[in-house]
Amino acid sequence: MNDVKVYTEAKEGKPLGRVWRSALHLLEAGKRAPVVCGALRVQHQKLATIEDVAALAGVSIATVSRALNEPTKVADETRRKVTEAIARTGYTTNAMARSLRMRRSNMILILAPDVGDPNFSNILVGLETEASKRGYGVLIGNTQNDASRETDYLRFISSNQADGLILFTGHLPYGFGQDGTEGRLPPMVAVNEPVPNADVPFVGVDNFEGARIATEHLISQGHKRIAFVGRSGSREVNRLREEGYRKALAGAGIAVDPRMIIDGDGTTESGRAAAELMFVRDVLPTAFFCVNDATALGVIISLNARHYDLPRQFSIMGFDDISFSSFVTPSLTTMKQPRHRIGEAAMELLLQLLAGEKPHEQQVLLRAELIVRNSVARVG
Amino acid sequence: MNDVKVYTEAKEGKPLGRVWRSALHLLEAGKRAPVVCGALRVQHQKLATIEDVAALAGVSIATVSRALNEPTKVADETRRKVTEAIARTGYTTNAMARSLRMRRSNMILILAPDVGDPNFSNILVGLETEASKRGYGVLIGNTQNDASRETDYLRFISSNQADGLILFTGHLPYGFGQDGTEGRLPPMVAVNEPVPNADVPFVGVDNFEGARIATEHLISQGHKRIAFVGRSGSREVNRLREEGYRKALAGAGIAVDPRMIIDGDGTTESGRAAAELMFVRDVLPTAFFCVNDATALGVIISLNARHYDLPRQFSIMGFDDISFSSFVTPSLTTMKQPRHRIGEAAMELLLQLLAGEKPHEQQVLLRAELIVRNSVARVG
DNA sequence: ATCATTCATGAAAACCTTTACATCATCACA
DNA sequence: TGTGATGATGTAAAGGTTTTCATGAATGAT
Repeated sequence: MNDVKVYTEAKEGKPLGRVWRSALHLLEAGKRAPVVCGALRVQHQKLATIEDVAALAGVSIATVSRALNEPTKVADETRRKVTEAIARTGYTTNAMARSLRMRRSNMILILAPDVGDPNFSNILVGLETEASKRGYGVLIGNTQNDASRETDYLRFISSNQADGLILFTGHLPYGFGQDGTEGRLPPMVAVNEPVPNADVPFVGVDNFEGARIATEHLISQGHKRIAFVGRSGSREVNRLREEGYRKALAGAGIAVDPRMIIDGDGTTESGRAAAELMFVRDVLPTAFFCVNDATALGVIISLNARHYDLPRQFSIMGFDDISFSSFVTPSLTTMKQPRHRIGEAAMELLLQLLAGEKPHEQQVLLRAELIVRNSVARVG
Repeated sequence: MNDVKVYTEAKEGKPLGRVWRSALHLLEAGKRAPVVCGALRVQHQKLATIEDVAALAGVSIATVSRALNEPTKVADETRRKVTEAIARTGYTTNAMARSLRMRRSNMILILAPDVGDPNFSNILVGLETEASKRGYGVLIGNTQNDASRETDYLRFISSNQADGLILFTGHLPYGFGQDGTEGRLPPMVAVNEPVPNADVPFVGVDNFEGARIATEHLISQGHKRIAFVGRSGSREVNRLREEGYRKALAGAGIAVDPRMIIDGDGTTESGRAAAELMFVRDVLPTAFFCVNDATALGVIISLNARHYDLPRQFSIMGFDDISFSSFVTPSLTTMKQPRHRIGEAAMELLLQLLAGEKPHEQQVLLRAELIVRNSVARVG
């Protein structure tokens, strides 16, 4: 139970602080040392600046800057002196000053409705990896679909703290663009959920194609009565997956039975409710194609609770391949989203935009991969 | 398939750009307008600056700054004019300039070995919420336990891009402090994994107490032969939970059987392996207390595969309460980590440090809560 | 009426870079 | 030798804030 140590104390006796250096400079030049000099205001440990390095290396600050940013433009010998001075002072360039001057922060703001969502967090890894590789940092903003929080986060953009934006929200941040001609959009890329009615590049999985493949897999196992769980009027992702499902049925010459299409918002609870509803109505499929794994899990829970033998009596197919899909009993056959690559691709696209390049695609659709586990059985 | 729109084009005809304003100023003062004036260099849409606001309101920039930051210090009428000018220009203060001047960025860097870890991402929500509430932004860094990446991220600190640090790594970033007296530690707080041999405030769950409660719950259900799955020499968390387990046994007068303590690194795979090992050795417990839910899941998978009837034949207890714990069959009885509160508390502590306050506790231990589900049954 | 205070404001410095432009030396070529 | 070109470096101007100090007006006390 010892006390907390406060680390922000002043640090004294630093050999090459700015005050010291510049006083020296003035004295050498024969001027009177400024009052500032004796100051006790050395809080927060003064860090070495480019001036300190320049003085130590005996060159101008411009040369130091060049040695750092365009090494070819300075003579070998000079460069050597500069690098040595940098090492001795422990200099790091002040990112704030740099950003101020260059009008770019090398930061990307990521806006997501729920940072805790496992589907999101894995994409985040890809985003972060790619950004960091290119010298960018990522700032994260958790909006919880709250309009005021969305607007609030825009301060990062408008105050130059972030150069670009990655959107998981499926719509422009509230208070942006949509409400008039004024607000110019910053470089941004939408991930997972495309942004309707706005010209925002999109990176995500090919939901239509993935759902088609999934459904075809069920068909290939002999299923003809296949339910789709998770229809939603509002969510684009759900709509696309339903389309893929319909396409596959049509391709196999199976008529769509409207009673086999159940509403759902993609939560586990909605999956459970959907299954229960089917039992109540007593129109039963042989297989459930669920809009996502969370939904599929709900269906499995419901069927397990009714003591069905899975997958013998019912097959279940998911979409996403989230972490626990392999641990459920029966382990879930599903479509795997290449989350890491989605993150990388999105960041890559955004950085291209930032660099002023004009990327070829307005959309990057990545293929979902069929993962066969134990929740789908052959029938008939 | 239309082309990507590039948003960074110059914006022309902006009424109150800086160039315009300052040229006017110079002309009024009777000086010659500088060459800069006619420039076409209006890239990236010039944003309104504090000078624009000042000019429009007819006051000095100092007053505008004060009106914004210390409103009580400016006269009501002046404040009104300033706020109106701000509204008309759409001014936002440039965070870079502000940070440069104030030597603080209002950013917190979060260093985590795996951003995708669900246990982490939920804490992140708490961290982010609290930070955002206090006007801070969070930057995330995914280290993957890679020393070079850890070092790399320190540039955010040393270049003033972040004011403080939240550590999930369980050790100081490589290249920091440990290798000598030089590197002064920035304000930081460790979460989840305490930092050994360093005076870093810690926020996390009370693992010892939680494990004790968990084990006592098993004992209260009549279990006497209780295995501990997940002993680890290197991980502090595992060690503490094992201690809690031992304490509970001791409290109940049950001798610790060393064959009941199985190594494990906390992964699902390690849980499965541990259970298999016990069957091979044929020293079987009536209950498994697992170091975390992932491990417990492995145990459950193993037992399910052997077609045991759970929890009738074996009870399983986890720790953490991660998302799928309620979905496994049998659903997992476990200790719930107050993840959101951990995040909030950690951020709160860090911001206290940053404000120069001296918090009372060096450690904040939050209580884990027993969540009773279906994986533990009464025995005997 | 005079003086001391308080209050509101402005001028200018400081924060630390990057970079356009100027300078100066060197070298090649006519 | 003169002329250009080339290359390395320095000077100084932004970039947009916050904040110290100075100024001047208004207020209150004597």
